[in-house]
Formats: sequence, C-alpha cells, structure tokens
Amino acid sequence: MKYNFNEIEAKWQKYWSDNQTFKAHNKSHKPKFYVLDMFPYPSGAGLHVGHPLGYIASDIYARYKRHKGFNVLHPQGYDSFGLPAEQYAIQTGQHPAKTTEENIKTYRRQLDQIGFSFDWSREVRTSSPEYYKWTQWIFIQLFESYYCNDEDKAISISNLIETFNKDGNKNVNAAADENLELFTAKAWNSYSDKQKQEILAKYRLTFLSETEVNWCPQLGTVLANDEIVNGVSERGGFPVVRKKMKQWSMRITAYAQRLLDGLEKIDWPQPLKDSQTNWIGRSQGAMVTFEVMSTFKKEVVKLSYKEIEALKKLRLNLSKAEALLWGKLKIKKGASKFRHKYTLGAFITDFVCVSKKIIIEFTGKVDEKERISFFEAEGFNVVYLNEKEVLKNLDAVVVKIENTMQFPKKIASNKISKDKKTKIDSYKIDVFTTRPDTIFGVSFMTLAPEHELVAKIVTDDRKKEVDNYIEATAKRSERDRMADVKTISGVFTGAYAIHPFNGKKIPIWIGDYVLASYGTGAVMAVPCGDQRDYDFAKHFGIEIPNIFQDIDISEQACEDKTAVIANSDFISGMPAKKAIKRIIFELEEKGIGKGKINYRLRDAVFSRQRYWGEPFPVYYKDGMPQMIDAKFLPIRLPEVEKYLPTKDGKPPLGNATTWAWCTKTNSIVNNNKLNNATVWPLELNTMPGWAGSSWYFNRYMDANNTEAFAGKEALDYWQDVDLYIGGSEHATGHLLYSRFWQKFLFDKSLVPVDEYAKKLINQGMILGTSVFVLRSTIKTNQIFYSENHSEENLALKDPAYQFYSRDIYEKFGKEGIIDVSKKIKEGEYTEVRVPIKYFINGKVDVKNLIKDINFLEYKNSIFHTDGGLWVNGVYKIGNNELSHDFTAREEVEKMSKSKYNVVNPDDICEQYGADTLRLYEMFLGPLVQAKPWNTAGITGVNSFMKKLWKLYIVNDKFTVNDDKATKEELKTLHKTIKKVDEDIADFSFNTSVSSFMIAVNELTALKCNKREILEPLAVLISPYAPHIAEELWNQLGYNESIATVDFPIFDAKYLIESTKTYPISFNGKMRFTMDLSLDLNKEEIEKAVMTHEKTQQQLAGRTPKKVIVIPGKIVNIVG
RNA sequence: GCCUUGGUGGCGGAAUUGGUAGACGCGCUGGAUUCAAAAUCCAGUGAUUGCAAAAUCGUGUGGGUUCGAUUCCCACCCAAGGUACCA
Repeated sequence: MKYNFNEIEAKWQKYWSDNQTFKAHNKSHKPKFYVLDMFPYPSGAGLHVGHPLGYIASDIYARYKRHKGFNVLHPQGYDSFGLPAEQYAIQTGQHPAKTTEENIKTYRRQLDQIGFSFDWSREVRTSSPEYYKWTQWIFIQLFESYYCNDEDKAISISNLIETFNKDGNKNVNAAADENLELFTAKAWNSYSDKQKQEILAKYRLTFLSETEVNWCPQLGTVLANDEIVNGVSERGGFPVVRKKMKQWSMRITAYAQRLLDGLEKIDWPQPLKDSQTNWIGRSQGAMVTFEVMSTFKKEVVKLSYKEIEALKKLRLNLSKAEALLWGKLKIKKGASKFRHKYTLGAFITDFVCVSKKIIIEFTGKVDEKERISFFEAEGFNVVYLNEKEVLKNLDAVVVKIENTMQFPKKIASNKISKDKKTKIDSYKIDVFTTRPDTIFGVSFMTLAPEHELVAKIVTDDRKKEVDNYIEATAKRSERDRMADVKTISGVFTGAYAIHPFNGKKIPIWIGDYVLASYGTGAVMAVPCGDQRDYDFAKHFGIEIPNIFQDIDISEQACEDKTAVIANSDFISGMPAKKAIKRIIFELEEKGIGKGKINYRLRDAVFSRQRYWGEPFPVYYKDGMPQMIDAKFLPIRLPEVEKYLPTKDGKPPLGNATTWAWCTKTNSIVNNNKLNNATVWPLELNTMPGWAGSSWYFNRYMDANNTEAFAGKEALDYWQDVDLYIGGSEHATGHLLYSRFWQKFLFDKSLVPVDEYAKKLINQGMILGTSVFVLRSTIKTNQIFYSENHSEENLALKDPAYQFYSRDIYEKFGKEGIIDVSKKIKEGEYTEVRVPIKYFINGKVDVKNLIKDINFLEYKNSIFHTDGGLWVNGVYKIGNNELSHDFTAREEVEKMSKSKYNVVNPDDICEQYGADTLRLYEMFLGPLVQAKPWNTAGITGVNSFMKKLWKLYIVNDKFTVNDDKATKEELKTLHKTIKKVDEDIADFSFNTSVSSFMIAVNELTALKCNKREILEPLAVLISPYAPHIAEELWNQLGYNESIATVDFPIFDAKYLIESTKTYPISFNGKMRFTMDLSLDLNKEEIEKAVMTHEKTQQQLAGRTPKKVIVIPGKIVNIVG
C-alpha cells in the first residue's frame, strides 16, 4: 500500500459527492458558521493558481469549524455575466451562454479536483434566469423606493406620492437630485402623469440620468476606464471621446453616511476600510457663494464659433410647426420684421421682432425660467406657443401674435427689471470649504480650467492666455494634475469676485490644481492657511494676508487648526472651531452660504451597453421607463445575431428582433408589433457586473427558493457571513456596492442584518511572470532588415506590424528601433503582452503565438527574430540555430487572465496531488501577503506527505498499535495542537504547515506508531490535507468520514518543562547557553551563571556592572 | 504628492507582551544505499577571518530609547497596490 495520491483523492472526492458530506442544513441544533469565498468569473483560461489560494484558506477554516462542532455553510458559485465571454462571442460568434457553460464545467472539474468542501447543492450562477430573476426583482424594489432622510432609511415611493398629494414637497426631506423645484399639492395634482413621473425619478433610488461615457467610434463600443491607455483604446489604439448617454444610476449617495458608520461594526482589514472611507470622502465645512463683479461686459455674451455653427444648423432644421409659423412671419416687413433663431444674451430665441420687443417661443425648454426672467428684464413681451396649437390652427396663432403686437402687455416696472438684470448679468461662484473660518484670509479664487464660468467671465485681454492654458490642461490626466505638486501653474482671468463680508475685490484665477470633478470645481484660496494656495500666491506674487494670531507665515502656510483667528472682523480672537460656527451662522443669515457635509462619493452608473448581462425589467412608454410587474419575471436575455452595437450606435440588444413588451399579454413580442399603445420598446442596456454579486451571499442561504430571493426562515437562521475571503481589489467596487444593497434590503425588512459580512480577510494575490514583446505602433509595407540580416528590402502587399526580438532591441535599439529598421523611429514601437504559455526556455514560440485566437490580428505580422524573420507566418531568412529565437522582456505582476500570465493548477494536482497543492499554497507565505508563484519548494511539501503516510503505513503495511504514548510523543502532539489552534485563529496557515512538518519529523525520529498519537494527528491535519486524512482515518478502522470528528483538545500539562535552556548574554550578545531548573529564583540563577567557567572566561577578570536575570527567559551580564 | 502594505541568507519565509535572528522547506555541498539512476536516509550550509577554539559583522539606510531592538520612536530610501482627501 503506497501513498498513491491520485487514487486516494479520486476515491474520497467521489465519497464526499456520493454522501453529500458537506451539505449544510437550514435547520440544526449546532451553531451556524458561514464561510464565503468571492465567487469566480469563469474565464476561458480556467482556474489559475491564484484562485485556490483564498479558497484553500477558507476551506481549511470551514473544515476546522466542522471539527469544532459547527453547522457550516460553505457554498460556491459563478459570477458568470461579464465582458470576456462577450468579447469571445464577438470574435468567434459563439453564444456567450455556451462558452460560459463550458468554462463553468472546467472550473467545476478543477475545483473538485482540489477537494474543496463546498455544498454544491446551493451553487448560484448570476447568468441563470432563476438567479437574475431576483436581481431584476431587487432592481424593481429600488425603483419603487426613495430615501427618507428623516427616518434615515429607504421607504416606498407610494408614501412619497401620498405626501405630494396632501402637501406637495415642501416638507419632504429626502435624498434627491440637486435641481429640485418646490411644488404644492395643488400643483402636483394638476401635473400630467408624465410630469409626475419625471419628478418622482428625482427621488427614486434608481433613476435614469445623463452620464458621460468613454465612447470609441471605431470600435463602436463604450470602453471601461482600464480599456483606455494614453487616451486611446487599448485594443486597436483608436481615439476615445467623452459622450453623454442616458443611463440607469443608483442613488448610493443616499447611503453615504450609513456606509461610513457601518464600517465601525465590521471586522474588515483596516486598509480596506480606509479605502472605502476615502472613496466616500466625507468632509464637513460650508458652502459659500461669491459674486463676480460685473464692472465690464454690459454687452450680451458673445457666442462662440462653435455655438454659431450650431445655430446655422438649427436654422436649417426647423420643426414642422416652426417652419409653418416662419412661413407666415417672414413675410412681415419694416417695424414688424421678425427674425428666427436670433440670439439675445446667451439665449437663442425662436422668433423675435426686435423693434416691437416681441418674442415668440415654443414651450417646453429646459431653461424656460431663466429665459423668461432675462427676456422680461430686457423689456420683451413673450408669446408662448406649443407645437400642437400651431399645427392645428396656424391662423389663430398668427392672430394671437398680431394682437400682442398691437396691445403690448405692460411689462414689470423698471426697478424690478433692473434688479433682475443685475442678477442675470452677475455670475456666482459657489465654493465648498472645510475652513470657512479663514474666509477673511481669502486673497484670490481659483477655478478649475474646465469650470463652465471661465469662458463667461474672462476678459478680452486675458482670453488668449486663458484659452491656451485650458488647452494645455486638457491634455493632462487628473492623476497627473493631483500628483504634481511641484509645478505651479495658473492664469488670471481678468475677472474679480466680491468678498461676501468685507466687499474686497478678489482676483479670479484658473489653475489646474483645482479639479472640476471635486466639489464645485472652485476654491476660495487662503494662502496663509493652505500650503498649496500659499505656493500659488508666492509664485504669482499675490498678496498673503495673515489671519492668524502670533503666527509667522513668512515661510509657509499655517494649517494648524488650533491657531487663533485674527484680522477677521467679527471672528477675530476666536479659535477655529468657534469661528467656523459663527461664520456659518453669518453666512446663513445673509443667505449666501450654509454649513454642509460634502461627500466625494457619486451615484453609481448602473447600465452597460453590452449584451452579456442582466436585462432590465423595463419598457418605455412615451419615453418614460416603466417597471414590468414582478410576477412576469425573469425577463430573459433575447437572442441576437451580432453581439456588437447596432449601426446607429445602440447597445447590442438593439439587434434583437423580439424585444418589445406587450402590456396586454404581458410578454416579450416581436418588434414589428410595436404600436405605441399596447406594445412598447424594452430597455436596451444591461446591468453591470456588480449587479449579480451585490446580493449573492443571501441567495446561498436558500439557493433553490422559487418564491423569494431567499426564505425568511433561512435568512433568519444564517443571518450573515461569518468569514468572507477575497481580494482587496474589490474594495471600492463589489464590497461597497454590496453593502449598499444589503442596507437597502435591510430597510425594506427583506434581510435581518444591515451588514452582511462580520469578518473579511483579503488574501494576497499571487504574482505571475508577464512576457512583453516589442511591436511597431504602425503598420508598414516595407520590411527593413537590421545589419546582421540581408540588405534587401521586401515590399508587402498589405501593411503589417513589425515585432522585434528583445535581443535585437538590446543590440540595436538603445537609441530607438531606428537602427534596426532605419524607418521605424524611436517612440514608434510599443510593448504587447503575450501568453506565458508561448514563452518557453526564455524564448517566444512565434509559430504558435500567431495561431492564438487573441493574436489573430497579428497573423500577418513581421517578426524580427535573432537570426532572421517571419513574414506571413512563414520563416523567410536565416537558417542557423539563432534564427528562430525571439526573446522578450519579463515582468512580475498580478496573475490575471488579461495579463496572459496565468499558471494552471491541473499539472500540479496530476504530479503531486491535491493535498500537496493545498499545503504548498499555504506554505508559500502569509495568506494576506502578495507572493510570486514559484513551484521550487513543492517537492519538500510532497515528501512531507510521504513521511506522514509512513508513520501509519510501513513497508506497505498498516502498523499502528495501541501502546501507551510516551511523554515526548504527547508533547509533540500537544505542541502541534496548540500551534494549529492559534494559527487558524490568526489565519496563519503557513506556520501550521511548518509545525506539521516538525511534528512528523519528531514522531518519525521517535519511531512513533501509536494510535493515541496518530489518531488525533490525522484529525489535526484533515482541514489542510483532507484526502490523506480520510484515507488514514479509514485505515485506522473507521467507516464514517473524518469531516465531523471532534478536533483534538489541547492539554497544557504535556508541555510543562522542568528545565530551561537559558541564553547567557554579555552586553546583550548571546555567548553560550546553560540548562537550569525552572524552580530556581533570580538569585540562584545569578549564582549558577556567575560561577560557570564560561562566564569567567567571558569576563576575563572584569567585574560586571549589572546582571539582569529574567527567570524563564534570559540572563544578561553587563560590564 | 497622498494612503496602504512590505523590505530578514542564494530563494519562499520563521521569530510570544522588546529577550538565543534565520524555525520549516527549497537550493547547494559532502556522505550512505545502488551496477547505475530515481527515490530514500545522514551530515553541513548567513558573511568574513581562522587548522581549531573562537572573533567580528549582520533583519532597506541613518539616528534614538533600552541591560538588550527584526520588534518601540524619529528621519529617510526602495518596491508593490490604490488614488480619495487637502476645495
């Protein structure tokens, strides 16, 4: 009987599966314990060695807890919607469902082969309709809810409607859009259904909003941030533009404070909590409004070139009603002459008769209010029309206009008009500051260069400089602008703001250290209190008033909050805290500001323009989104012919022919039935990757429930996750969004707890070796040889990329590839990752690389190898040994499919067995630390397994006997029990493996083959190496699985020592050791040490100044 | 820039509340076994000097606290991950 791991592992894996050993029960007298892994995305590359790292750790924990008497829930599933499957579908035309199914099969085989104790009866797949039915259901719940700030929780939108019916919205305190308008109950009840829906959307927890996306016209898709490198698409290098798109958003901002507060009660790693805290970005301060001085520019704002161009187009593109009306109005001459699309101020009017001061406008413009006040302030009479009435009775409309011209309505008195005028003419700058107490120290303001006001306030003489600066800024990334604190740059706009308290003129600058995306994109600069403002002021010679008492600011700003405020009118002499309160009070009194808590967190975009994701349960009636009744869920993903966006840029679902909602039959019907009455278009976006993963941990509790996302009884029993293991890269994605959803579900009383994971551990990632090859950035028709090749040139039919062996680059390319090709200049080449599997013995296997599915675009490329080159996949020149060699650069980085550097665990299982793989991955180092993958040490772990086996089975015979264990044997055992208990509690699995090795080494040396020792040892090791443990347990004579056998109990009595080997140090340096009884007291120890000959030898006649004796620890002789 | 984590032999990594630095494993060297190899077993293995006994140096760098520092404090350097704050 040899240690045949393949046989043993297969045997026990089958046993576990046949006997459902790890099935968790929703009813049990045992205490519950829920161990969860972040479920994997089933990519085509299969499981890599980085995945199991966390899974092995959690599996050890789960198995350990079973031994400790817990009812353990340890499930697994697949986050199976995602981009790679879709990308593959685009490339190969295969349905993502099909490839996903295949990939899952591979994953399952690989997971099974490592021997995880998952309860597979609870498997979930986010892409299965039975699962996403409930994702859609939760989405509907979010749509039907709003966040009430008074109750501090989400409640049903129907409550809100009731309030509107009774009181309008004046008393509503809810998380909502910024641009809310007040309305009365009367007004509410007079609104059309559409208007009501528009207002409610501003409150709902999920809503449609215009959001900017990265649009790549050439690829015809929206790109994720990490698909963009240096402003162009990673694939293909095409330009990317910012484009506005209507998308679903989640009002996560409503939960900002609770997400922050919740962090205090969960045991998650501090760095992870920090990044969530920073992501939410709470800062307390005040909003202050500064008025811009309007001493110049009485003239109306000029339109930019772009706007004029747009105007020309507008004039050509009249609506039917407009065209009809223009036909009537343009014939009027003289004082009654009308112009159309004429600009007044910053507004474009529909029609205007300047001499008679009449404006004719179609209703329904977004900025209608501002238009009215401006037009009226300018003394115009405005006639409002709607399209329908023009189309219906043109003549009546013309009569109406003529009447107005004859009997002009008296417009508001001059005085009010003037007031309004100043209001319109003067711009305002809102700033958020955490130090409103320093407001008297403001000596300039800085706007972000992209701030919308910049173009409006800049003076003519500064315009050119400002424009140049804006252009230069646009090229810099936000990261770059933030990180670079050394370069101080900015431009004065020529405009001034007015200090709200002392009326001083404050110059307005723009500077790229201010980001448009943060706060209001404007800063009130206080150079004496902020180092960056200080540096800016110094650099440009701006005044630096000192508002701190007895503080020298000649060298640097004072950012100390304890400084007392001075030279600040009514707050002089106050400490910061008091001054802040007073200023906020004054700001509120004057109506120019208020105390505010600002969050950096923004509402989360919840749409993707992709195929392979959850469809929304939404159809559009007259352009307004409608939820499909929950009883008709799931709304299944439709079939499409192509997974690319449609020609007119709609998401891939736009290709579906059966994708309309019939409200009569409540079913999905063919698009040709669309009738704008009973059949309406369905939503074309799909949900993002984080939708399905935001609640899956609840589904596992009751995975097969068809009546609810999970039954109440199951939810109440399992409550929450006791241990969650996963990577820290999900800190601000999955881990924040899922907390948000959980809190929402909690508010709706759908789950019993508002934090779903008590404890979380981040496993460190496994690093892999990536291989980079050099490629020209452009395709050329000519192939040029480097000097060691022939001199001839070849002309290609089609232009192709050129790849260069690293050695060629090293030899010739130090000053750029120019020396190699004589045409490809420096900077015109780039690095491309290639899969590690084509990197053999330090060389790239070009022949097979170009056949790879991901490299099809390089099929016809030219590869400059060390001794020749490949053209069109054929080897052209050179026939020596070197000629096929293609070298590349290696780099250690995160192991990931997208980096093509994954290593598959299958080979290791095959060669050494799953138990060895499990132990080895743990033995690599601390769980939480990142470490490079290297199989060098695996033989050591494998030989440990063999040694363990040999303790029980010698010469193929089971040799365990019932003799009494010796003191030493018991000591080894209990030492190990203690260590393993402690290590598991600390998640220090690597040291456990070491202590197993030590134990086995010691027991081997003692020739121990006693049941009293070897039985507990098998249990001890079973969480780590379950297959061998089961087999040994079976050999020991048990027919039941070892999985729930009680864990050995540590007994300290076996570790009691009578002597201690004392290290004897001289001036802190250990010189020799002495065995002494632990019964000795300080004096006795000192005496024994001092009389020892080695001590005398060390002292060489000197008398020690001091002797430090710590009984049981150390002796140190000083002198 | 800032935040987080980390920096210990040739390599992965150990080291209780400050108390014998380098456990355990790999690799390497030598030996046993073998016709030979694999496998297995035994011994050695931080560096320098030395026949040895032993000595000196050594946990990223420089300081400090202490009888004693990988561990605590200060300053700095490097690497990886993240990128929000300072408005």
